[in-house]
Amino acid sequence: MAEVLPHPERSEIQIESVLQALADPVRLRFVRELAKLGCDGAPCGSIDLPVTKSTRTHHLRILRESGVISVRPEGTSRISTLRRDDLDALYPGLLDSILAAKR
Amino acid sequence: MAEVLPHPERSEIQIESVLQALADPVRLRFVRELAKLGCDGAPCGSIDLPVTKSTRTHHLRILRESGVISVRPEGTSRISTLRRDDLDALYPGLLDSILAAKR
DNA sequence: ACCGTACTACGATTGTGGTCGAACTACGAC
DNA sequence: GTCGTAGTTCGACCACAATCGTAGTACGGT
Repeated sequence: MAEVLPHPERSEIQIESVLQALADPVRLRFVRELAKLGCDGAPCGSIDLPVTKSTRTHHLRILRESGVISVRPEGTSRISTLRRDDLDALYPGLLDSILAAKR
Repeated sequence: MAEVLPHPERSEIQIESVLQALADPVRLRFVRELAKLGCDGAPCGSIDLPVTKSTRTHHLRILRESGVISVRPEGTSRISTLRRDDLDALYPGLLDSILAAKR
């Protein structure tokens, strides 16, 4: 499926990109679902989004390249996990406050 | 200059709109400058942005309508203030973490 | 080997957001 | 009153982002 999926290092993560990534309703929804599922992550396809597969791939890429999630291949599927530790270290309280917001 | 400038009530502020508002580099910069100036606010024109007046008006509107800042007329000028209390109440830690981010 | 599943890549379309310039309004000073 | 300053509004333009469909790749099973 793929060679290597590039992820930014913690030090390369930029607040602007993170905000940009979280500002889209589809991506925000995905992140919320991810957070609800706990820390072990979930296959991309298991979270249903109101978009087609190719659009989902697009959004996952934005989230991955901004440093919000990390994606690892697992068989024919891919597991997405929230980069909680990195985000909490860089922007303590950011993720929590966003996830805690009722809507 | 203007009748009333509509601001959302605290209960009407939505996290999506806030993130959307903060996701733009020009607006983020404006918010940072505002925060640096303290809580008494500043006239819109006193914060220089690399855009024209009309673009600035546009950005201020986004920030105001999303609930990030409040704007009150003062003579021929307008004073913008960060809605810190509202944002802190709704999303504790959000603003702090964003403002604390080095870049 | 073949097939199905899971996802990616590419190209095209469409919509939206940021930008500007020009014209307009409101206020204060003179 | 006139003038200048500070912002707004409108229309247009341009760039980018979201969306989709189609075609392609990778992996696991049979």
